[in-house]
Amino acid sequence: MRTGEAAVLEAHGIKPSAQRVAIADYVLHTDEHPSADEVWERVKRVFPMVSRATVYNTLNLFVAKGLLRHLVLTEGRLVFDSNVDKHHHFIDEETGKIYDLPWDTLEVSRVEQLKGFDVRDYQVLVRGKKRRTRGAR
Amino acid sequence: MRTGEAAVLEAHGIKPSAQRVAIADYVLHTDEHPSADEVWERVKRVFPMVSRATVYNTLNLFVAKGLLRHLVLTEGRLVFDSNVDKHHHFIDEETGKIYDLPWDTLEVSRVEQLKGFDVRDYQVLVRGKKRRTRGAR
DNA sequence: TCTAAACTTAGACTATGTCTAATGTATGAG
DNA sequence: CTCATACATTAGACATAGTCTAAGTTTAGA
Ligand SMILES: [Mn+2]
Ligand SMILES: [Mn+2]
Ligand SMILES: [Zn+2]
Ligand SMILES: [Zn+2]
Repeated sequence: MRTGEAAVLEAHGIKPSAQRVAIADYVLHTDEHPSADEVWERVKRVFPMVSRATVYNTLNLFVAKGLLRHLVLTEGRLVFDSNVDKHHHFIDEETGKIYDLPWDTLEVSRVEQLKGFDVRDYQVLVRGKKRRTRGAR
Repeated sequence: MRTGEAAVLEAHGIKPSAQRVAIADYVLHTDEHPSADEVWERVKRVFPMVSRATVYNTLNLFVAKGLLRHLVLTEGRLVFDSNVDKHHHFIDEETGKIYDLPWDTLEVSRVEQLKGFDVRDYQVLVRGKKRRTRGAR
């Protein structure tokens, strides 16, 4: 377990129970965009007694407190994103994997001038196939 | 019922049963981005005996034949879009309603130059609140 | 130590979508 | 026209994701 995880939770007004720290320890540090049940599977490895309800409750609590965002991008899965800054997403249509695209790699023009809509937020959703990166990963 | 719906289905290699024509008659002409169960509710008004399985089968068939697209935009609902041309989407966060944004109202720069990704398709997903349009609708 | 609030748990419940087995319908060969 | 066959439809079972509930456990303060 990473040290300091409890402090992060407290700083966001969350009581750091053992279960919550174990969940945070995984979900706040991954870029895998996991679903709730994937988080549950992962957390059970180090905390076998944790219940499904606690994982769902905790993830929803983290979203409410601004530690996570949830995204609806692929069929039948609500996924959680530890990157709470503005960014875009790329979905590999073969693997289903979701990749972050930093905000300034793309630029969207005229979005603030949409007539009849008050824009609160936007992102570009790109689909395709990720190229195999030589060597690494 | 609109005339000519059966011909549209046949042109796409689909046998125009009465159920399929009734489904097409609604879903190919709405801009409401309905879910499958919403299509079922609607079609039952004019075809009370239609089964849920037939509606799901038919919608999936229409997608396979290119008459519809399905979109994953909001939690727990796969919605169907009769607009199969490239376009963006606006989601009203209060009502959940989905609005089409024509392709050329927005412009995305640098999307083809993403390093390491083969882009097949993309869209901008905008969230916010739709302003009340004076008068109409 | 005692109490109350907060948290966790197992499992029931709901909603969306798929699958299956039986029944119904269209079609064309004879 | 008859009937065999393929295709379509149906009701309901099944699968999965997510929420809710009621009971038990932990925590922290008086
Ligand atoms: Mn951390
Ligand atoms: Mn038509
Ligand atoms: Zn992300
Ligand atoms: Zn659309």
